[in-house]
Amino acid sequence: MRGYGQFCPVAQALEVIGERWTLLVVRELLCGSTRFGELVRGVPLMSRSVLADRLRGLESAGIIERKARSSGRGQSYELTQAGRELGPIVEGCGVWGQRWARRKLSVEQLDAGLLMWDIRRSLNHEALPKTPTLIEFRLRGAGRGQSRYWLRIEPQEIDLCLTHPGFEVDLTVRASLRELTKVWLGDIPLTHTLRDGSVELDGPQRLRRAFPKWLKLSGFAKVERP
Amino acid sequence: MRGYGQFCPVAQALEVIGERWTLLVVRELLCGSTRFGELVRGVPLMSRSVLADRLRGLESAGIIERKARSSGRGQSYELTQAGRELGPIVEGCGVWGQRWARRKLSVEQLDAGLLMWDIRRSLNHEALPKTPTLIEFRLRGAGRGQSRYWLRIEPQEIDLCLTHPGFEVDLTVRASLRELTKVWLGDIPLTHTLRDGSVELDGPQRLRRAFPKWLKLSGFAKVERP
DNA sequence: CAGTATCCGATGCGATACTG
DNA sequence: CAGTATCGCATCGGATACTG
Repeated sequence: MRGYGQFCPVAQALEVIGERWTLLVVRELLCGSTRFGELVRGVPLMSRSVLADRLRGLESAGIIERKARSSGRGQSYELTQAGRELGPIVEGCGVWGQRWARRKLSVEQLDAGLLMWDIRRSLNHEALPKTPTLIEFRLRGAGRGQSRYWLRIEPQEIDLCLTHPGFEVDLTVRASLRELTKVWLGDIPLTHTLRDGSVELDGPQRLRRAFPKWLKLSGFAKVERP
Repeated sequence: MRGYGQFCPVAQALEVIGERWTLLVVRELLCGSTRFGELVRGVPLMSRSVLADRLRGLESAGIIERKARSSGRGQSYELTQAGRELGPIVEGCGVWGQRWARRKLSVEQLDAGLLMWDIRRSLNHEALPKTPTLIEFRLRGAGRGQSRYWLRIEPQEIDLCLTHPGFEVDLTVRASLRELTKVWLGDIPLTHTLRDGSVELDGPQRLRRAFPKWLKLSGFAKVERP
């Protein structure tokens, strides 16, 4: 039996959004992802077939619409009004999770690619350097092939690169993946890690000074802990 | 693989509360149920073994505490602070469900026992008669053995009876299960159904007049529809 | 790249029976 | 009443391969 067989609106909502993975897909869409590949990247452990299945479910529930993309192949997935109104629920889950579900940050939870993607997504554009700048991240304790990332900052574009783009690095950020994740989540203040050296910056003072300005943390970093 | 393997607080919350049935159990607890049997009644299609399993999960997640009950056997399940803070999420699901997930009210969703239990639970105590009163509900279209209920109203106690308590009925409420459910959910105004006769009251004018006062509807009945 | 189709193993969960 | 133990099937979902 699929559903809950209840007329209660809570049960009816959960029949639609309560399935495994579904709300994480919605979270990705709320964060701005629109393409299949972006969703795969944002929810790495979900298989593509399950993602396709969930997208069908979300569409038939009226939460997303597929639209043909003007450029390139494939579709664009966009939240409908019903989908956007799931925002407060996702937000509520995040706040609750930050307060009550963060007992341990296990090794399996750490994911350099995800962290860098989050960082890239939420950069404070106003504070970024106005001239082309290359920033390298070196992460200790990340899996093989996951320890180096480059943020290529151009006036109108920001790229996260997995291979060295070729030109000169202006600022290097060194940290353990675990520490940087904790900073991102608001568990440790960035200023603290800069002072004790667990996050090191290497480059001209101008960029070192600006770094804390353009690195925005997780939207839940400031949630008050119990 | 059990979890989502992500450090994102949303994912971490969903690892705990995202499992099938779990949030419905929390909803019941938020509504005031504390005993195993009450939970079984509130979530009828969930098997007892799964309920026991979910209760273990909720306990180890710090969302509920089991306490020995002073009177009688068995335990009492009570929400912790973490559990009570799930209120906004459950509420959010209900609101969203009321707005977007109520396409059809299928026959399987109708459940006279659940509806009567909800009605009993949310009666407006102030407006109830101060003298002992017996109210009979006769529901058309309910399954066998589900078509008659009695609310026994005493100054300090309200009982929902499945068999006639033996003494005289003061007010009879006749309606189809579907109509009464729609009224409960806010889909039709009660006044409307009283006027067109789809909900009939039989008894002294005093009680007929008071009926709409003490019948409180679902907490989501007044949610604005899109 | 953006998915779809198929397969098969794990497990979730409902049914039933049992206990104090 | 308040659960627990066991079993067996359905389905979920991950892996792999395939298509336009």
